[in-house]
Amino acid sequence: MKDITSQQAKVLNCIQLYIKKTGFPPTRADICRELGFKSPNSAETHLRALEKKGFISIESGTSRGIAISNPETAEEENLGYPIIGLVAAGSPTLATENIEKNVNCPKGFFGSNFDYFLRVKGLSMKDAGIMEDDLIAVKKTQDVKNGDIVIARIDDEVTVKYFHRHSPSIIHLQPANNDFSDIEINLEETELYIEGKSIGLIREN
Amino acid sequence: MKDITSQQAKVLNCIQLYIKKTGFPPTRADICRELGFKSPNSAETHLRALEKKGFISIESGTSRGIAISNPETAEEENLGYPIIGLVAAGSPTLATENIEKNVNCPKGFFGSNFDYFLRVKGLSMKDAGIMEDDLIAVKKTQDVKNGDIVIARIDDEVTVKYFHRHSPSIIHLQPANNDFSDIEINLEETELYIEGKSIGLIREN
DNA sequence: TATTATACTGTATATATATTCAGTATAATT
DNA sequence: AATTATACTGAATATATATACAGTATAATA
Repeated sequence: MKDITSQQAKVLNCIQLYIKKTGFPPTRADICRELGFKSPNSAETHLRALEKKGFISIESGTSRGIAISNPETAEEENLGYPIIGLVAAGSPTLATENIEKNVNCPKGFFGSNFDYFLRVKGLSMKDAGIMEDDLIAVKKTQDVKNGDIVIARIDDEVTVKYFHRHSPSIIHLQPANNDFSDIEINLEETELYIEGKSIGLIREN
Repeated sequence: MKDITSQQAKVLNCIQLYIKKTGFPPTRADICRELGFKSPNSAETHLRALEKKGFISIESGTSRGIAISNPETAEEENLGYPIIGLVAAGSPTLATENIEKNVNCPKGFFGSNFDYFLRVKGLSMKDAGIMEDDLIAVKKTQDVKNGDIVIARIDDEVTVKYFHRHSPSIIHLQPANNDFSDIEINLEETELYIEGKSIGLIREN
C-alpha cells in the first residue's frame, strides 16, 4: 500500500464517515459538499488517486460505486476470529478443516493482537486455570520467554504448556497439573515448533 | 416491526447480499436482475413496502439511497460492559461496587446475555479454573441451579462460589479450593442475596 | 529540464437511476 | 361488496451522477 497524501486521507475519511452515517457511499458532489471543493473533478481526481494506490475500488459507470478495499479496517471491525478445534496431525493449524467456527471479538480485546482461538483439550494446564474446552487466544509468534504459556507442536502433535529454556538446546514444556510430567526436549534430537503463545482466555459456561 | 412477506424478505436479503458483495446498495434495476423481475417498478413497490414496515430507509432522489435500518445489529455490535471490582473472595470484606472501566464485547458473546464483568480477587475458585484478576461475565438473575457458579452477597460481602441448596432454608456456598471451606447459610438466620451467576470468563494474560 | 503527481476550478454531457403513471391479477380485510 | 395489500409488466421522464475535456498552479521526481 503506497503512501497517502493528507488531502487523499481526508477524502478517504470522508467516504468512510459518509457510509457510516448514511449506509451508502457518497457521490463526487457529496464529497465536494463535505470537504468544500467547488468542482466535482476535485473529488474525481482524488478518487482516482486513491484507487490507483489501492485504498478504494471504483465501479465504472456506477453511481456511488465506491467500495473501500481496506483489509485493516475490516479486521478492526469485528469479523470473526477462527476457533481451532482438534488439529489433525500433519495439517497446518489454520487450515479451514480445523476451524470449528468463527467468533466475533473486537480486535485488541486482550491488549495485544492475536490470531486465533484454540479450544483446549485435557487438563494438563488445570492449575494455571486452563480447563477443558476453554478458548485460548493465541498470538502467532516464535518470540517466547520462560514462563510463557506456549502452543507447541512436537511431531505433529499440538500441546499447550509453560515454556522453559534450560540451555540453548534443552527446552522443558511444563504442565500445570501434578498428574502430568514435564516434557524435556533436546532440539538436537526432536523437532519443536512454537506455534505461538497464549495472551488470553475465554470460557463459555 | 411488522410482518414481512416472503417476497419482501427475498428483496431485503438481496439488498444485504449486494451491499456485502459490492460495498454499496443496489439500484432498482440491480434488484430486478438479481431476482428475475422484469420491471423496475417491481423492485420499487417492494422497497416501499419494506420502508413502510421499517426494515429499510430510502433517501428520496438519491441513487442507491437504500439503508438497512437495523437497530438490532447496532445493539449486537459492541457497547461497553462495565468491569466491577470484587473484594477478596476467600475471606471477603466489604463490597463496594465500583466500575473499574468499560470493556468492549459483542452482545451475546457468551451464548446467553450478561450484564457486567466482575474482577475476581483471591483463589477460592482456583480448581474451577477461576484465577485472581480473571473477569467473570455475570448474568444478573436469581434463577440459579445447584452446581452453578454464583455471585452471592452475604452481609455486604460479595463472593463467588458454587451454589448448592441442601434444603429449602440451607444453602451451601462451596469453594473450588481445598484451602477454603464451605460456607453454610441458614436463610432463617442470615440474609443471602444472589447477585447472579457466571456464564463465562475472560482472562487477559 | 522535462515529466509526473498533486490539487484545484469550471463546463459539458451521456447515461444511470429514481420515480411516476397506466395496467393486470390475486388474496386478505373491513 | 368495497377496500387494501401484495405482486407483478411495461413505458416514460426528470434528474442524479459519472466522467471527459479544458484550464491553472505548485511541488516532486528523473
